[in-house]
Formats: sequence, structure tokens, C-alpha cells
Amino acid sequence: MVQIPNQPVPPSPAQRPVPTSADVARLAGVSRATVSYVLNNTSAVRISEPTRRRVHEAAKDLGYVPHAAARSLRAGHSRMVLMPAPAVPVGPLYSRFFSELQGALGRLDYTVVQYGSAGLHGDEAARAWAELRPVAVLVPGSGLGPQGVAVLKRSGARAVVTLGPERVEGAHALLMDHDRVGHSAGVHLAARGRRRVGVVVPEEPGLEIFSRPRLEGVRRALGGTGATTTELPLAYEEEAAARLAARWRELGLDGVFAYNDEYAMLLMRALQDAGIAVPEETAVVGADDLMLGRLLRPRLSTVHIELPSGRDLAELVDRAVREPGAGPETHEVLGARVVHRDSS
Amino acid sequence: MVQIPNQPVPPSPAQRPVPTSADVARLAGVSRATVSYVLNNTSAVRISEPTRRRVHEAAKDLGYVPHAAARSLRAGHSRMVLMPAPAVPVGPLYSRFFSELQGALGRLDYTVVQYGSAGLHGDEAARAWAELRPVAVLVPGSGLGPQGVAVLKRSGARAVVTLGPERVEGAHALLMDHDRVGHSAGVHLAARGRRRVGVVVPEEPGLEIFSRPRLEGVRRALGGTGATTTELPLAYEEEAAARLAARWRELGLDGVFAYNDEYAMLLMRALQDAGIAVPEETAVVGADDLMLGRLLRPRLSTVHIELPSGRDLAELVDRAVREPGAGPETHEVLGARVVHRDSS
DNA sequence: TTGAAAGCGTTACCAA
DNA sequence: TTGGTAACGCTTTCAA
Repeated sequence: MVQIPNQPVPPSPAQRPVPTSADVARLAGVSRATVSYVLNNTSAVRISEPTRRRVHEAAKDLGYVPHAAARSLRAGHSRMVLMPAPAVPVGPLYSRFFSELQGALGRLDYTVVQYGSAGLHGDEAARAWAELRPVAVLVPGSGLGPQGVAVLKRSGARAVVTLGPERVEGAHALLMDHDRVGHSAGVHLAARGRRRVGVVVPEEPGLEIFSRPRLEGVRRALGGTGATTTELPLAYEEEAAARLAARWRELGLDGVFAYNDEYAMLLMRALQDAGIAVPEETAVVGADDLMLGRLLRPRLSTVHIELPSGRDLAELVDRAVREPGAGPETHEVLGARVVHRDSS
Repeated sequence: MVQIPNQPVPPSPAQRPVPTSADVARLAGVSRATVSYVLNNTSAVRISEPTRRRVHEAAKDLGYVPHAAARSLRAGHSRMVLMPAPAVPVGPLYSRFFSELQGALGRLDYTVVQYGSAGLHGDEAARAWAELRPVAVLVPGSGLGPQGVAVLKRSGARAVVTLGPERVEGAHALLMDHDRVGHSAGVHLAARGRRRVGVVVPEEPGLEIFSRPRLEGVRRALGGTGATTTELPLAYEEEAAARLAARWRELGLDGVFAYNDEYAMLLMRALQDAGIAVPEETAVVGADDLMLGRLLRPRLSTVHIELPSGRDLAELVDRAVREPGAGPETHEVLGARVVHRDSS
């Protein structure tokens, strides 16, 4: 970092203590209760207009901001919905889903907070989340066990929702079974007459949650057909792809499900550079239906993935919070369908 | 969403109240103070081993989890570092930077929280953040004014750091001037002999913070050279790119800075489909140095962007928190250099 | 080694 | 219409 000469230190704000509602009350010449009434527009109590004005003015003068912790301590509950911040960079698909969710929850007057649980794992992380006493917890991926769910519920969470491959006892589940993604691709490749199918499995850590089920899905699709499935570990690097392409003929594959569109692009480029014709010699199928697939030549066939709408999930959360008695819901939310273009 | 039949409602957990340290004390047959000592490993006080065991056991039996709000209320401070959650989907570059930052802050024992300020703007958002009494606030982009900084500081934030195009009075600044990105591209294109340069400006909302300075950077680079700069609004859609490519010859451009690698890919594909030779007829330069640029043919020239290391920023935050008296630091942190490949 | 009590900032109940 | 007071869960000082 390049240091730029600093401004002169401004006349120190005297490290003056943070103003509280008591300070506002004192300045306005009223009680703390009155301050609370005025600032929260409590309808059960009528406060005279001059008093209101004095309170508001005092609050503004002092730069008073209420203390959320104190408030929720007193109230006994908060409207915080907590999600762990994703550790691995996450694609545009998930980003969009998440910001939709965040908007929808915001409209329902919840506050969404992503908690950076760097290094914490599983039920250990659950404890850290529980300390914040969120009203609901949304957990993508696997890693949260029934223990963790229990901890969260016992500490007041009225809804725990997992977004992942399997149900967890006690939690609502949005099942996102990536097996389906691989399965669609497998069915498609088989229908296109491919008999020896490779499946790219990224070597980057953190992607196993997706890549394993996708691989299994292909296997399942090809199970009865007599076609073979070959696992292809691949790092997201040009050289790795080139090495894989170099031994392609020896592998004898006539089709490949490349995990997603980005790996597909990487592999397809390497194959073409190695003189393998796509789709004639080898069909390539990606997943995620990103824009880039449409820009490749040949245009990339891909598995379009349908995530649940953020609004639906927000409503599930809201429902669960209002009626914590109801049993946990389970929804299958991952839609997968092949978009057939020119690479297969 | 497809509803799956729910399990039978489990014997309701009786909506039993959340266990407090008082409950633990009662069960262990000690006072609340002792519980606190044991669970926090307070070194100033020696507690007998049998007592410790009883307390730990009671805590585990009850599933006791301390209440973060109560704790920080009592302590008068927290170790929460707050960032607004990005509203627009953010690329892999920023994702990596952020998760590095999060890890580094975690190692310094801070808790990183991304706050979903859906809909809130500027100083209004600052108030919402201030309610959480974070010890530090990191704000990417513009939008936070001196007012907002003041609100945050008065409510106890010991460090406010902006990551954006300009300094804000009272806050530490990590200046990320995207003008530099455009400038590098402009200098490069001029050096390659291009005289009529187009600059793609995405139509997607939320990207102006980056696209405007990048455009200005190109203008600045080309200012003295007699070369022209043409603004090219472009939506991230194939049709929009095709329309732009269709009138390319009429625009008479011999070079284009395409905002970033993804827009560059979009535009380059459209140009090639329209029979415009890249780089012979028109040079194309992207930005971000993503993998995909290396996979295109011709390989995409791009502006490699260097973000500060998450560790450096974490240390800045830590320093600022420990010594809030020191004046705000300003650092230029955005490095930009052209990676020349085959498209220019 | 342990316990009693005060206090952090809020809000809600009950009196005045 | 307003104010006093208690309570939320926790930590820490002081006393025993």
C-alpha cells in the first residue's frame, strides 16, 4: 500500500462517551420513559407536541442512536436472520438468489446478517451463531448437524433452514440435490448416443459438496445403459486442462459433463487446441447456464439450474418464525433441465 | 417449490425458555459469578477443579450459550467489524479479497458481519449500522458522507474505513481509483496506434461507480494524443452486443476498452460474428484478468487489477481500533497494469 | 474460593 | 400526559 501524507489530526472528539437515551432525557428535561415513547412513536401513550419536539431536537443535537443490543435484550427477541458468509467465492446464480432473499426479508422487516465464521466448523459454528440470538438461521451447504440445530433452537432461534443436499433433523430443509444436475446431463449425453462419458471433478477444495452429487447423478443416469462413467479430476488452470486434453484420445471418451460452464469453457478450449472436434468427437456439457456458454463456439450445451425464489424462502422463514410450533417443512427446490446448444 | 409430506410434529420442545447463566448456576449449585468465572477462564480468580467440572457439566446439560448482546452491553464494547453486504453481484476478484479480509480479521479475533442494508442509503444506512455499535465499519463504494462517518464515530465506532473513489472526512480511506484502470487501457491502446477508441459503459445499474471513472481514465490517457473517445452504452445481452456490432463500421472505431473481461467477451464475440477482425480491424481490451480472457481466441488483452491484501486491511483496522487517536490514514490501493495478449 | 450486588441501555407497567 | 421503577443477561468489584 502506498502511504499518502495524512491530514493533520482533527481536534480530537475528546473520546466523548456515546450518548444514551438518559442523556437525551436530561437535555430535553423529561424522563427516559418519555424519550422512549417519543422516539418509538408508541401509540398507547399520548405525548404533547412541544415535548415531542424537545425530545427529537435533543436526540438530533446529541447524535443519539439507540443501542440495538440493549433493545433486544430488553425485548427478549430480535428480528435478525443470520446466514454464514460463504467461504468460497460464489457464482452469479447464488449471488442473485441471495440478494433477492435479502431484499424480500428486508421487506418483511427482518435484518439479514452474514456472519463470517472463518475457521469455525459445524456445531462449533452453530454455537457462535447462537450467541447472537438470531430469530432465524439460514445455513447453505452441509456441515450443520442435528446437534447444531438443537443448539440454535434452544438458544431461541424460531426457524433453522438448511439449504443443501439433505435434511437435518429438526430444521426446515430446502433440498438442493445436485445429483439432479448430473443426472440431466447424463440422460442428455446418453440420448445423444454417447457411451463413454467423462465427468470433471474440480480439484479446488470446497466444491466437493456440488461435484460429488453431480458425478453420482451422471452415474445414476448412465447406470442401465451400458455406458461408462470416468471421473476426471481437474484443477482450474490452463496447464491442467492441456494435460487432460493431451491424453484424451487415450481415454477414449466421446462425451463429458464438465461440472459447470466455467470448467466446460476451460476444457473445451483445451480440447479444441489439441485438435479434438467438439461435438463430433466429444460432446461437452456444462452447467449453470451462464452467459459465457452462449458466447462460445460451438455454443455450449448446459444444465440450467433453477433456484428457489428469494421471496418464497423469505415467506417460509416468516411463516416458521410466526408459527414455530408447526413441524419443519421440506421442499425440493433445485430444478435442472438441459439447454441443448451446439456442443453436444 | 414442491411440497414434500412433513414429518409428524415432534413432541413440542415446550417452547421452553432459553437457559441463562443463572440456570447454569442453579443447576451447578453455585452463584452466577462463579459460572462466569469458569466459563470465561478468568485468570484473576482460582476456582476449584470440582466446581469447574460441575459448572461445565451443567452448562452442557442445559445447552447454555452466552448472550452476546448482554455481554457486550455490559462490557461497553464489542469486536464486531461491520460491512454492508454488497447489493450487486460481485466478481471473483472482490470475493477473494473479501474472504481474505474476513480470515485475517478473524485471526485478530474480530467478528466480521455483513449487514444487509436493503434499500437504505447513505447516512440513513449509517444510522442503522450504528445501532449495532460495531467497533469498526468498512464501507465499499461511495454513498457514505461525512455525516454518516460522524454518526458512526459518535456511536462508538473506533474505525471507519471507506473503500472507494474518494476520501470522506473523518474516515480512513483505501482509495480505489478506477480511473487508473481506464487510463492503463487508454495508454496501451494509444501505444498500439489506435486513434478512435470506444469505451463500453454497462447499462446495468450499480456499475456506474466503476464504469464512470474507467471511462474518464481512458479520456485522460487519450487527451493529448488527438485520439477520440466514444462512449458505448451496452447491456449485458447478446442482442445488445449484436446491435452494437452491426453499426461498428459506421462508428469507425479501431480500438475499444470493454469495461471488463466479461463485457469484452460479449463484445468480441459479437464483433467476430459481424465479420470485424480482432485485433486487426479493432483492438479489444478487457479488465480484471479473469481466466476466461486467456481462453478466448484471440487471447484477450486485459487490465490486471491489484487489490490490497486482506491482511493489510485487517492490520489497518486493528491499528485504528487500538489507537483511535491517530489521524485517518489514506492509502492508494488499486494497482492497474495491462496484460498484453493477442486481442490488441 | 465463593457470593451479593451494581450497572450496562432499553422498554413497559403502573402511578401520579 | 408524564415519570418512577423493574427487568432483560451478563460481568466485575467488593466482601465474606
